[in-house]
Amino acid sequence: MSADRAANDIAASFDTYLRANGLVRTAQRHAVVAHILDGPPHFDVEELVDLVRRERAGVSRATVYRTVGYLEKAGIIRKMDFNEPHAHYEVAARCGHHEHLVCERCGTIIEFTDPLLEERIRKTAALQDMDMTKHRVEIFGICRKCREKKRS
Amino acid sequence: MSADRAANDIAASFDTYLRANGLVRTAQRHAVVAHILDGPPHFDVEELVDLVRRERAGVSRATVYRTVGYLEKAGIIRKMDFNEPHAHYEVAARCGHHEHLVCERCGTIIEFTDPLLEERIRKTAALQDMDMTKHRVEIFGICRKCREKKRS
DNA sequence: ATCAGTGCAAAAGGTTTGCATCTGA
DNA sequence: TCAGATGCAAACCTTTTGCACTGAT
Repeated sequence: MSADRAANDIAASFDTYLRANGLVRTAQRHAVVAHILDGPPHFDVEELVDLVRRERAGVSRATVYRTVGYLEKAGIIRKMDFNEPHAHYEVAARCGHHEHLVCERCGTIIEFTDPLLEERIRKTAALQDMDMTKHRVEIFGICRKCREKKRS
Repeated sequence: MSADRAANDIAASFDTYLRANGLVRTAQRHAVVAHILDGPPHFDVEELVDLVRRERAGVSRATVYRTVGYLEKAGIIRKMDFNEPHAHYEVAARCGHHEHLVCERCGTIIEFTDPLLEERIRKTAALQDMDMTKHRVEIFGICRKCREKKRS
């Protein structure tokens, strides 16, 4: 299926990144990438460590952190900030570019895209004479479910 | 002048917040607020500690952190994320709501507002049936100065 | 064989907390 | 007076790093 195809492409592009930077393709790095690609759309490092260790005990936190760092530099994942002490990541290639709504009560994350909003952002960067490398839109609030819960 | 006026208003609103929450207006808290209001538009806690201590030695980091926490809850300052390990803050009431452009090379922060962008964000929240409490737009890139520097 | 990668544990950096003491209302 | 605030230092949590050992090419 196409999901596997995309995952393969991503894994391959990481291999390319590694080779291009004189880095080595190790079993640990492969395991980390595999678990990211077939895990949930958003993750943090601790979850990833658990996930990887479930199948291959003894992978060190340090290696996971280091691999995540490379994946970020390679542009394969991107770091997000949800106002928590630890970083969250998502697979950049998955579903293309999008922004986030975060429920402050239950932590649910809703993704959305909005071409008009994107255009405004591009325009703003251009106006300020800035070469945009990336951007981020986060909307915080209370989702409907939580509003209803409160009522009861 | 009007800046002093605004600062007084903010200080007063913090006093109100304190009273409303059964908290006490201490000299330390006053010093922290005063320095925020007459310091730079963006700051981090470490800078604030230095600033406060310059005039009143021995104010503890803990107290500054605690006070900053209250100021955030009171809605007087807001936390920002510039992809650095420590938090940055800005005075919410100053200049009204705005978003940020951050140069990844020199760290310069440019503020901007865009009503169309704000409207898009409001619409999105409404569409997803979310009661928006706050939002954030950050654009990262390379500013013109840094682009020119690179050339030389 | 070589040089990068790994695991471990320690260090680091930002932030929070427990507790004895002090203080504003 | 006395709940709440402070200062100090220790604790915490996430992330990074030094180093001896392991492993890929």
